[in-house]
Amino acid sequence: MPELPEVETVRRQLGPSLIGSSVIEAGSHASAKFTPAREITGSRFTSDGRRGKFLLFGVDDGRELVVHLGMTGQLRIIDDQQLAEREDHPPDSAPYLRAWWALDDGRLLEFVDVRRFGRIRVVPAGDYRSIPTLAAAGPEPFDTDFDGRQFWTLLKKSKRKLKTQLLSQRPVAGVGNIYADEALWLASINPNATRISPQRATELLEAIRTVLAKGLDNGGTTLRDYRDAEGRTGDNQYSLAAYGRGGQPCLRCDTTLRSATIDARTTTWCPTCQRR
DNA sequence: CCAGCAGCCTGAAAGC
DNA sequence: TGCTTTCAGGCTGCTG
Repeated sequence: MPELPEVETVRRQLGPSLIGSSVIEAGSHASAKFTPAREITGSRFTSDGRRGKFLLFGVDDGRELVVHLGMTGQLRIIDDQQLAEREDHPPDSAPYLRAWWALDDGRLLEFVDVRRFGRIRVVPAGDYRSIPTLAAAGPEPFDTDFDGRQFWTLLKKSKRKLKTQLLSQRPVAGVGNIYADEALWLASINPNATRISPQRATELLEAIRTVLAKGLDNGGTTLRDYRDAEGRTGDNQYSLAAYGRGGQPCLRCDTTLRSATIDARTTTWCPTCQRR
């Protein structure tokens, strides 16, 4: 599922080439999750950004297109050549296409999402009151002003399990199930723990930065559906130490990794080096 | 305000 | 073989 490294990869590929282009026509699936896509017809893209797992595209009338990829969402640009190969088909013919924007330079921006967990909104720029998780999102993990002490302060506000807290996006933005398990493993912290020292919080933040940076370097994690803006898979799935490795040996101590459901998500950790 | 949880979705994999 | 059940999970919105 797309988390910060996957979403950031898409932004880097898509953002720069989108800026300056105008939407001349748009369409969407009938679900209210996607119909807002049509609201930027006639607008020109002026900026690209990301907050946590949300993509943010500014347009020239002071509004912002907010896209969340959900679990299986793919955002991609179809160029003139690729469109020509589709000439026998209407613009909305791609399988699982949920939204599309025809650009004034002939390209087509497409949002494809098999499971429809993704979401598209148009809001006044910076006004995220209608998107609760975005409005309440914690600091960006790579923000240079964000340190372990601040992370610890945010974690201290809740008595919930650390795994649950990471998934909530509140202490830090952009971490999902895969990178949460990876970071907790790397920092040797038990996902069920509810309290953490300032020192350990600093180590956890460092581990989060490490696993996210590695995911970015590897072009994201493709378990099944993730593709970047050019349709390619990532390579980070071959570098995972914890996620999806339940029943297999810990890469640090050889203990069999344990899996359990925490907060309705499969969580994998080493019962030896991530002892409570 | 926060915690807990159902619901949203569909293809793949597992179970029978 | 073929049908049925289970599983994957980020976020929203409701309830307590």
